[in-house]
Amino acid sequence: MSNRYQSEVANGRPTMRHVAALAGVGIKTVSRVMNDEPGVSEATRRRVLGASQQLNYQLDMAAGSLRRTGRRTLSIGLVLPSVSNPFSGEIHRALEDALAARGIAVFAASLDDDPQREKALVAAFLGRRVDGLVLTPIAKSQAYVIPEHSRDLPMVFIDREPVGIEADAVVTDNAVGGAKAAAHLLARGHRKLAYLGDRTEIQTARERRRGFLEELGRAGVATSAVPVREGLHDEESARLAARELLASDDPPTAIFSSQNLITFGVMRALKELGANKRVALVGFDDFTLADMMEPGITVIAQHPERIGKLAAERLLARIDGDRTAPATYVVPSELIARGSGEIAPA
Amino acid sequence: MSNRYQSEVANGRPTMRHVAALAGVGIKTVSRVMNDEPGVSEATRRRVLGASQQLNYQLDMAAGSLRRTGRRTLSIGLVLPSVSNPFSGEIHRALEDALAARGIAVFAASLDDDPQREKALVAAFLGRRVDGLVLTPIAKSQAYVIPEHSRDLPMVFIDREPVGIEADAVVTDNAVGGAKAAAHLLARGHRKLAYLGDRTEIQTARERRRGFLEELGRAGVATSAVPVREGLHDEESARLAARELLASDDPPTAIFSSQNLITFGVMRALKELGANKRVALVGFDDFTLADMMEPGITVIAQHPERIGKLAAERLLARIDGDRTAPATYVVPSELIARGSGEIAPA
DNA sequence: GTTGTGCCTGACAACGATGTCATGGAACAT
DNA sequence: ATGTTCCATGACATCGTTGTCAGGCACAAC
Repeated sequence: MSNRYQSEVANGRPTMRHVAALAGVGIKTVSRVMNDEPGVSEATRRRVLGASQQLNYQLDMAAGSLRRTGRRTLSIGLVLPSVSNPFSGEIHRALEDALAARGIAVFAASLDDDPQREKALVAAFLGRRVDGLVLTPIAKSQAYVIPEHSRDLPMVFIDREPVGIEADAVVTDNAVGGAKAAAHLLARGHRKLAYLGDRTEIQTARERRRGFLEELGRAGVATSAVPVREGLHDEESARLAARELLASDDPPTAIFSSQNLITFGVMRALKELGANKRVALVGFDDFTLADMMEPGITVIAQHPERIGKLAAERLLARIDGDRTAPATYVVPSELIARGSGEIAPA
Repeated sequence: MSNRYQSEVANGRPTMRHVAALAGVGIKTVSRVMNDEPGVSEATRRRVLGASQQLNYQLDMAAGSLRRTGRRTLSIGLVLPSVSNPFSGEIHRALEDALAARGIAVFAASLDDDPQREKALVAAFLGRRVDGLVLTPIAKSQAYVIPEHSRDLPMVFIDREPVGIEADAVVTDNAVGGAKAAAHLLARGHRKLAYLGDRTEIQTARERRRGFLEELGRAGVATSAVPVREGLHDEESARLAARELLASDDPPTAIFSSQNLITFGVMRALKELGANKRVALVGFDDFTLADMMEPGITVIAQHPERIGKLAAERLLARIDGDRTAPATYVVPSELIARGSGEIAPA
């Protein structure tokens, strides 16, 4: 054998040595060809390419990034409430599209409202040496990532702003959205409004409530008299809360629900009581078939695709060395009128 | 300095050498502690743990897997139609849950019906040396992964069976589901049924149509006279096809739609024509709020969470060395009656 | 006192690639 | 003919870790 290296590819994957042996060149030359580096004659390049195809060779990124300057792995970590949540799915998709253009792959994982999991997932991604992180924070504080962040690990928070650390964030204008809902209902003449919301630990829920109530206050509605039902975490609890509210002595003529599942619960309660065409409803978050309901459901829509895209842009900028001060980017919400929010009080 | 190694952690991440230096031990001992290997005294273990926490050290999985026997990276690749598609999201979530227990992270990516992208994504994952792949095939043939598969890379196909390669697959009983829809409508007395379906290149769409038509044939309905509208790829085209069908001389009294978006289009057409309580409808795929429609929509539901779970189990079994012959696993669909499918012919 | 048996421990090579640098030859100038 | 420059190329160290193996120490047995 004239080959400098063992040429058998026993069973495992071929390595650069195998390709080099077959092409009759040194491994560094193979490396040059595989990475499109200059300084290889056309004839050699072709021989190497031929050998690599014949062996079905594929570059090992992990091994490469070990030595490469900057140590890029071309992968990032994405921590979402749940990958099965449509809102998260849209964000994920937008991120993927923006990053795929740069050859960056995405590790995605679900939090499930568990602060412990947040830390575990971050650790798991750090151990895989991702080039950056996009996180939906849920833990009380994100101070635990300060060491990594100060080591220049790019990091962008989405949906909620982080606590205990200064970092980029991309969020919806939740308070403004809540205020829009209030203004919209007030404009139809409603004075007896109610708020149904998620658990108060959730920052976005608090913001939506604040915006809603402040707008009512500005309009001269006594906010202390506005029924506020919180701590609702699923459709069923929202349905029950709505039923109770509507059965009271002085029921509201309009309801603002702070989130998808809560909106569903309210819709169900209204339908059960035959009040769906009588009581106004504005829900935060858009959803499929909202226009097919009877009446169509008026919503404050978020723009997950814009959030994802913006988060990707910020992350890439940081990866590319942007050292400007961290900032929070706000994506405006949008009121979509479909009928339920345009019902006037009796 | 009494340290054997340089102890400064300049700017980058600390490595085992830094921890070893601080703890006053060899790097191999640090490795033992970090990997919970036996053969380290309690006192040493504590010293190492202390040093690693002080430096905020984290094991580099990529570097480790380079040398580790078996070369496990504890990550897998998941190729889906789109991460923003709720059906895919459910599968993703079920997979994640099953794999997280083993510390396996998931790279997820979207195909977007692009056969080229399928190959590119697989290549991208292979380059990252994933321990396995879960794929929704879209390309005409999956023969291109044969080299990897025969090198023992675990691989499970979901939703559709692969072509040109023998590998595990987890699919819904599409034909049976189509037949169930037909039987359900026939039992209500319908004889004039119509089929609205997706593009015929899609295997699952063909299966659903086949099951539907075969069942009609068994019941003595002249299948050649059954209107079949195919190649529908979105809500709008389905809506138009349904309108056209319903406006014909001899309109169907029942419709079977082969997929989510098509069902939405049909629902819209029926509502526009005021026929939603007169014409029966059974749709393939369940969806949120189906029970809130007027009438509720009867569907043949798939079980994405079971598909995901089963795919994860098969993948883990292969990763653990299962060498039995590849098989196709079928997850049964389920008819959920909600009203639209129980409408009798006029 | 010698030998054996464990248990801890660390030196060293190796994993598959890339960065650095030296080398050899062709092409060109003198 | 000699010196200079440039290009293509490969030897070698190295990235951060794990596998192998040998050494050292304590303790028990002879």
